[in-house]
Amino acid sequence: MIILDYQDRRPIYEQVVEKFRILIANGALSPGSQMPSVRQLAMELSVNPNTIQRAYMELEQQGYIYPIKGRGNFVADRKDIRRITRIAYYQELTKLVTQGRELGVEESEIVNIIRNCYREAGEHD
Amino acid sequence: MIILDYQDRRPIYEQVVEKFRILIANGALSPGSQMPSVRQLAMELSVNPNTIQRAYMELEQQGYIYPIKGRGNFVADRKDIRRITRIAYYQELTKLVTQGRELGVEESEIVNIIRNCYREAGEHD
Amino acid sequence: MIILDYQDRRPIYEQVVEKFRILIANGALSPGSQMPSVRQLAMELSVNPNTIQRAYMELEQQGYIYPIKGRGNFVADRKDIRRITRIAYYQELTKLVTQGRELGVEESEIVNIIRNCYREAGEHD
Amino acid sequence: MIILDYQDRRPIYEQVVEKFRILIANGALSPGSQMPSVRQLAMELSVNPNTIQRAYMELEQQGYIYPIKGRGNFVADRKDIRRITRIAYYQELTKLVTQGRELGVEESEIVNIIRNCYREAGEHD
DNA sequence: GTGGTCTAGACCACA
DNA sequence: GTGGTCTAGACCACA
Repeated sequence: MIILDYQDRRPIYEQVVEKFRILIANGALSPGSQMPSVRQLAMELSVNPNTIQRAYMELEQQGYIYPIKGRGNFVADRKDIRRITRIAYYQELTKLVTQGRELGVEESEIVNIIRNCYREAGEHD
Repeated sequence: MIILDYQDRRPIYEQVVEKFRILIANGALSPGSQMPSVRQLAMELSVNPNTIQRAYMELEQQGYIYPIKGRGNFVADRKDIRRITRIAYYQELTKLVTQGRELGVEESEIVNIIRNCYREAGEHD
Repeated sequence: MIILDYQDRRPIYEQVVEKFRILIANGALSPGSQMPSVRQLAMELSVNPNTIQRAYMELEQQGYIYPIKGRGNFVADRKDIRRITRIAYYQELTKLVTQGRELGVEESEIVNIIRNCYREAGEHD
Repeated sequence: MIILDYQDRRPIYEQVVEKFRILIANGALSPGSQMPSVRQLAMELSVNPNTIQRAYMELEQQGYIYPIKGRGNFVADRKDIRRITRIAYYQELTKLVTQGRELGVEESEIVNIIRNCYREAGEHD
């Protein structure tokens, strides 16, 4: 379900968070469905259960999942997911674009980069 | 000249690097001019000289400054700065846009965000 | 595993880097295997952990090792190692040969020196 | 006569030594001729006289120049120059080639690199 | 004066 | 357990 990249310099729990954010945001994990249990996922990834615990905590705080006592963790509702995803993404992008302005990068250059990303990705599909 | 944000969870040296990257990239520190000395800046920021040393090491590796033995550190040439700044920015933006795609954000939405950033900033000018 | 030469005028961390570059490049440390921990190596060499930390930072930047947060440092992949080793060696050699030209050393002399090195080494094997 | 490269990370005195080694070794400064005075050269290069003093000390130790009390420094005899140049160069090259062997670089590869250096340089002449 | 290296030792994040 | 950051302060090379 998830593959870790040990060359990645980020902490493992952060990678786990990011992978699930994507799986949840693009619908690969449907709203309301159950998340893999902490122990099971830890075993699959050969990782310390604390690490998965930490990742789930983060996902819960960000609103992607919610726990039910004694039953496990579940994917949040579609609307909530969409909302938080957009807000978080909007903030990050705004920050980076503002930074670009400070560095003297022109609007047209940035737009070009984006169009390229989408065009290239489209070709792979 | 520089203000540290102690709320910021990033290490101090990284904050210093980022501040100087902006000051250098947008021309506030002109090419060829001398950087504040390690010791002096350390005192101004009430920080250990080693921490500034580390920041300068990073800036040197990234190509923003170069040291002259026994004299101090100096801001790199205009062309070099422009080149490395663009490359770094391009990479960061590409990464974020790719992430956006994975999260299901549409191209047009992203372009809109950018246009907004520039429009708002333009109004402040 | 590693012996420091205190007569050597180079800084300790640089010696450590060089020793490991050789151990890694010639396969004495196999790709993917774990590096000695910072603290342990520091103790073995009777050196401050910061010094080893610095050496590992350098090795990481050069691509010989990569860190996994909370686990330790690991030797890079075989292909990466081969690539960076060749590039670094090529650059050093080119510099020295160019210097030889400037000093008036003839091409044939240099080639002779090399053949000698390999012949002598071959006899030892 | 000499141009310093402030981007060069080596200390200035070392650059001065290297430049003169080349000028002397390839005959641009003829044996027995007088070296520029410490003060004059320091002024020309906008450099501290101590720095030039240090460079001349080094050149003297290596045998490229010799001082005459009250008159200045002079370029050594042709034979001496040739001898010391070859010995020093031979040692450096041998070390690097040996290192190459340790890293698994083949004899033919090294010879190729050398031939390339000379061919390219020949084209510039 | 300048930066570069190093020690001794603390404290934090991550697994 | 692992590495990463930081302080306080010494000592060295270079200009």
